[in-house]
Amino acid sequence: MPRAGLTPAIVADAGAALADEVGFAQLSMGLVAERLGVKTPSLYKHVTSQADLVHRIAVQAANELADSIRDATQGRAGSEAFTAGAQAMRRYVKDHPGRYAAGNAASPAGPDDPLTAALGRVLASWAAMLHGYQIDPGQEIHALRMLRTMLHGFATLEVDNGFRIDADVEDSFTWMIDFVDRGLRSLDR
Amino acid sequence: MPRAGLTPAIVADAGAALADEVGFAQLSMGLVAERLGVKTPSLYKHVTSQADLVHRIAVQAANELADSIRDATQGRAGSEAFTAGAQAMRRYVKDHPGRYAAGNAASPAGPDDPLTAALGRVLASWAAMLHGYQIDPGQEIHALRMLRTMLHGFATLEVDNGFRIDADVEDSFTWMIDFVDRGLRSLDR
DNA sequence: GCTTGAGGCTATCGAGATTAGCCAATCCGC
DNA sequence: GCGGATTGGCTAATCTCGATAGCCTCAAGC
Repeated sequence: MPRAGLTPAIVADAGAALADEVGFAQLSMGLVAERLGVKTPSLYKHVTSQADLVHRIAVQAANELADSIRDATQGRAGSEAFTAGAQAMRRYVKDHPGRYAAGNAASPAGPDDPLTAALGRVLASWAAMLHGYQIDPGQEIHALRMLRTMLHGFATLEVDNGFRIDADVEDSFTWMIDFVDRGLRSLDR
Repeated sequence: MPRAGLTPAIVADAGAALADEVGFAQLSMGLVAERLGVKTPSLYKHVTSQADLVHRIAVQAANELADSIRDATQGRAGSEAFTAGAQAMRRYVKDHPGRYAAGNAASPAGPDDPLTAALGRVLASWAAMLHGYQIDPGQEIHALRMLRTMLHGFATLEVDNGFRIDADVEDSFTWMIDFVDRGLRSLDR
């Protein structure tokens, strides 16, 4: 029996791809094994458990998301950076719903956990979206949480098919981003 | 062996209580059975499947949530109704995280599904929170979706322990509600 | 008190995660 | 190249949990 040449990273990649394809809830060790042309128990030579696999997918997702937002806001500032970053986040979640769900299912285990660093990068990319608004330092944390709340809330609702009315969801998103942008701009004085 | 005198409603109640206690993800048929002093297979005389149980919990949760918001906004209007409704929703989710999670896990099966009606009540109670703002009809759906996005996003993040920085989450919530209130008030013209 | 159906139970199945233990493939120093 | 050590596959088996089958009794109505 020839070896498949797996590594933890390869297993995580396959898991991430499958999560996007079949949905995070349907992800199973058996499915990942099948995708890799291997029997289920073999995966445990590279990954300690399903939770470990999910955790690795989460790290990957957080880094990819942070990269997406960084690329989108590159060279932009203020409202432009804000809208571009928001659209990038939404696009990422729509393109990779399973990965994003994995990211929400995992929690960082401590300061040395790579997930901690990856989530920190995402948080920093959101903070960067707010830089142009000259927000009073005392309100910065609130604005950041609001931003996170909206982006996360919209993403999860859209992915779960939560918007049932047939009005264009795209319009609603841009309307919401515009609403927040105006509010943030009228914050300084 | 004396009969336990179960009904679908009693099973759903036990499931809802357990979901809040141990977390929705930990909810199992065995746990519900144990709580009711019965063996697992007996539950299937009252509930067709675990999905059915979750669905019933979801209906209950949606109705309770709609009631909470209705009670909180009773006799109030405009900003006051808005903030009271938002606080009521947050309170409900904090008090009943498992039920709320069940509500998000289930989807209505059709127009006759009681869940459809219950979710409609929730939607209506959110819409009522916006009544005082004289929103342009063309923007109403967007404002409603934004409201839902924020309330849902905040609730899920808070329940999942998503806010790690130690600033007061309560403050962030009222700040966000205030932010939206001001934005909505400056919408009309 | 008899019948009958609902509601409880035991036994069992099947899926899916995980572990144990075997054995071949690769790698490393010689 | 060669031989051992290690790595990475495999089969077999365990455990948990949802779900089904089929039995058997309780209790309501005649």
